Amino acid sequence: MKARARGSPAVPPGWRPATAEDIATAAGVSVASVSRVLNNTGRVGAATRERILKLAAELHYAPNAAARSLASRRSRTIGAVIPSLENLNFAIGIDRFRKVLRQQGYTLLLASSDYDNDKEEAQARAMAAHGVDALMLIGSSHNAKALGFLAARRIPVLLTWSCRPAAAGKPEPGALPCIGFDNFAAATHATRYLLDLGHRRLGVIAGGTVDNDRSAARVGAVAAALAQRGLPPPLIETSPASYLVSEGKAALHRLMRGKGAAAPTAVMCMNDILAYGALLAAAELGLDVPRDVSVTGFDDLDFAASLSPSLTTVRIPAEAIGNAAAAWLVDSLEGRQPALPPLLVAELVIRKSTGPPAAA
Amino acid sequence: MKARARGSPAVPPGWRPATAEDIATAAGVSVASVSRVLNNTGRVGAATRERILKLAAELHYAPNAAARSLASRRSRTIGAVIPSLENLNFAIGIDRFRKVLRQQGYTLLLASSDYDNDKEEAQARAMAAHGVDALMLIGSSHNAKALGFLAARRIPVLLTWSCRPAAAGKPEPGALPCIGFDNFAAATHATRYLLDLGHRRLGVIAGGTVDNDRSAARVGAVAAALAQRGLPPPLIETSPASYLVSEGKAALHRLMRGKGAAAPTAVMCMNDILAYGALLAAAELGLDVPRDVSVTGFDDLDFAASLSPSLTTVRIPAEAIGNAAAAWLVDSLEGRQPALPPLLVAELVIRKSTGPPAAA
DNA sequence: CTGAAAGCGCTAACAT
DNA sequence: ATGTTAGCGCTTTCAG
Repeated sequence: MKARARGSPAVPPGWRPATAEDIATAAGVSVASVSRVLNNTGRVGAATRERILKLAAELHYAPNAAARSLASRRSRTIGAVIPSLENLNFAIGIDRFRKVLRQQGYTLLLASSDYDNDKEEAQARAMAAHGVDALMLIGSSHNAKALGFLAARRIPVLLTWSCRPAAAGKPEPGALPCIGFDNFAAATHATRYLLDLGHRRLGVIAGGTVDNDRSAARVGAVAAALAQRGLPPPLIETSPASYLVSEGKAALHRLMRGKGAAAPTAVMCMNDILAYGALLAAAELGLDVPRDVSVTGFDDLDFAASLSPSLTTVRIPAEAIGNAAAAWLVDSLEGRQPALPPLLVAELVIRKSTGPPAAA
Repeated sequence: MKARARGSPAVPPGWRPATAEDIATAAGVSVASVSRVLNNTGRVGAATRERILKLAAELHYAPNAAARSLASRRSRTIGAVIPSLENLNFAIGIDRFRKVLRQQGYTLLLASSDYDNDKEEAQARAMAAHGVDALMLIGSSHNAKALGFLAARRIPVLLTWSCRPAAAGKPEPGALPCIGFDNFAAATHATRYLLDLGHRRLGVIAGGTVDNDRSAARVGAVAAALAQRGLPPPLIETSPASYLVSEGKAALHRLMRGKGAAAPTAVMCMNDILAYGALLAAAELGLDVPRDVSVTGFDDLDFAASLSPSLTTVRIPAEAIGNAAAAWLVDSLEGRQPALPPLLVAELVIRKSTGPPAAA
């Protein structure tokens, strides 16, 4: 069916969208009744209800969102500002978020911050001006000004993705609600797995950690796990551009270059893209994975299982987060006072890119 | 800086966003003047203008979007419905689109259709109800009902991504404006390149082509180019789930299995993810790329250059499309009657995954 | 150049 | 159970 600008016979030329008043007039009732029926609020006789519903359908009635917002002081619109759409994991989570929202009659306003808290604040203000009923933010590190502003405007905020254990389930008073998983715990788990395999010298490849508490928590967890066992701190390579395989590649080269026996026997990458780059670099260096060096990722993107060797990585519950966040926010806005779900789990998926160090 | 729900001293507890009337009162003028100043419409004395602007800043005034829309019958909101956010190329294009829009004071309403024109129609209607001033759609194949509806509601529609040559630059009367590139031409170019290398038996791995004119055009172009030189038609493998490397992998296996000397010497994949899968499958089959089989992709995603062998692919101007589409739409809504840019170019990027067939 | 006034289409008391 | 009546905050004639 080809595109065409005109020609549908369904609608006369000088057409104006039907209003609630049109329906009221046609049905011989008041706009109040129309509003009641269409919003399922207040009692209305079964007969008139039928009539109104029928007319609404016939006239292709769709409520004017602006008028509705203005009168009700609710926009049925929810904002989300995420670091970047180019991170597939966020894209997947947001897609679920939007779908659940729409099923409940809400619309998503989306913005991205490029991993910059100041931009995030600007976006949050723009969303406030657009009258969002609530806002979803990624992570737990945000500008105090932004949060203060949102609180003052009484705009509910839900943090997602990364939670400290205490913030999920039942947040301590004064803290913002959060739905997500514990990045620190997940990275700790992965680190211990490597340590239990016999590794002693670990390398870390991370994206920026500045306005990124997820990444910061993960890197911190590795260091902490190592320290706890009295091992030397990890060799850390960070690069601001976190989602380029070329960055992962370059970082592994830096990590191994001229280190000789001091080179790490395992390298933990803070996302799968970087891990992929690392795998590529290992091949270039003639290093066998996992014999010469083990590599882990984070995210479990589609391709992780297909790499060779297949990638050991931490699976992030992006869809679950999107679903739960949308559901909770809507329930919350509708006054149902939903309980915050417990911390979600990020599961370590063990595949072929990790093994005991050759020397062990 | 840690999250906290309260505590910013900047805003008193029982605070209500400032309205135009607040400013008017404070400045000792009427709301009409305030509106005029804030919208740069109608003449206002320099002195009062100053005063109003100053007050607006002090009171952190932000116009109420709903009221503005209701009164002006323009929402300064633009909708976009794309097939899927999980396609990185769309994510990149949309991100640019949104950024340009925001710079111009417009807000993006985003939805996805899962490559299903009926869902697209539903989303378009939802956007209409939300009062979008214009709508951006991907590709040139859409439900007539949806298009008719949009035309009846006088909602300007801009097609993007894929254009037939005639639709860009200056569309023929009655056709919708389009900003994008010519998929048919791009695929034709890639096919001829392979043919010139000496290939005679081509394979094609494509995602779904049902509500996807981009994919359909590409596949059609391959067949046409082959026919034009009197060669046998391509072996085509399509799979509905187009963005999984596992699909690409399976498809290449099907393409080569038991074909012997009749197996294609070159396989064209309609996106880089599928191409990546194909490369993986080739390795599994012990096939050398490009000696035993050449592989091409489409998109030129970040990783394409890093694969081994690096991938020959068609670079899609996603960012340029996003930029141009937003700019044109805004100019158009503001009555500036912008000219439609000429067809954009999708460039063939030749790398190492293609070469002459072994037999040649 | 500026103010007054009339809505935009809908919701939400308050009546009946 | 249904109608009446006010606005929501802003833009926009139309006067002055």
